[in-house]
Amino acid sequence: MTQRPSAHTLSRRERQIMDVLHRRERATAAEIQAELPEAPSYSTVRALMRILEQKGHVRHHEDGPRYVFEPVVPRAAERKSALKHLVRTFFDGSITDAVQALIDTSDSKLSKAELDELARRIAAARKEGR
Amino acid sequence: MTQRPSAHTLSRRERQIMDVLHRRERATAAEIQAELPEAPSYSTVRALMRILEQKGHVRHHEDGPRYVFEPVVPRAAERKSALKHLVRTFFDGSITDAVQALIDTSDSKLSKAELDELARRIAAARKEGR
DNA sequence: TTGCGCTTGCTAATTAATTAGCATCATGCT
DNA sequence: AGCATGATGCTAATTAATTAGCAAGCGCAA
Repeated sequence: MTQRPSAHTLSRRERQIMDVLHRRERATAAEIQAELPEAPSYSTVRALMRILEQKGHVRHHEDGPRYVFEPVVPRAAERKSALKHLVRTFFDGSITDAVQALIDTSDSKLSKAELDELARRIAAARKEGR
Repeated sequence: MTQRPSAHTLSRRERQIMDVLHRRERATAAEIQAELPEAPSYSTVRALMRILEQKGHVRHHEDGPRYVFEPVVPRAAERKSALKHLVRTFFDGSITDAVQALIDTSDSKLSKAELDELARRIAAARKEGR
């Protein structure tokens, strides 16, 4: 297993599938098919799942007659590296800039309550941090 | 050109190249090659650039003897949709959760000054928002 | 029990992506 | 002027990815 399960080595379809899996945490082949853009045949999806499993990106357990797939790398870990990559790619590594963008890029502007919540969390971070 | 330049239709190498371009804003083929993982030959990179250009993801201008490439979609726009996709995929659409993760996932913990700055920006958003 | 519906595994073929070689052209130095 | 350097465009070949068909097994309903 010299395979590092990095997002950057995934092919187009594989990445689309991993996106679905990360979004839903777990899914059957049929559910994945339903969410894929330009969805291929069910048979194709299953073939891809087998490949992803063989590459170590995905595992499954059986739920009655069918397979339920899930990412090997847990959501929290994957999300962390996704954020890191995004900050590096689009914000020159500046976390504050990324937060700023999150705040005012939102289609649905953040509500006052949400902003309050954020302020609270930042205060908490400030307190514990240093 | 019924081609929508979405990140989700890019192949593996194409995506890697677009990442470099978004990070650097603009780059020559040689510079891109230098930053690609498992870098292929220079000739290969140029072939890919031609494809990306033909697909409408990239354009170039000449700088003396060489081409300087840049993304067609400007950084600010691309970053916006990248954030949106990430929030949807990993945070169930919750912007505040994403911000939270940014704050405490940072390898280099945010400094007090940075937290202050964030608090200030949030206050500003709160004021203008509503 | 027997058959229907839905599943899986395997396999093979097509299509897309990736790769590098080669000829050519411009630039700038000697 | 002539030549070396380093760029481009084009082309062709290999490798990877994507696709779907088909045989077979399991469980549930009639």
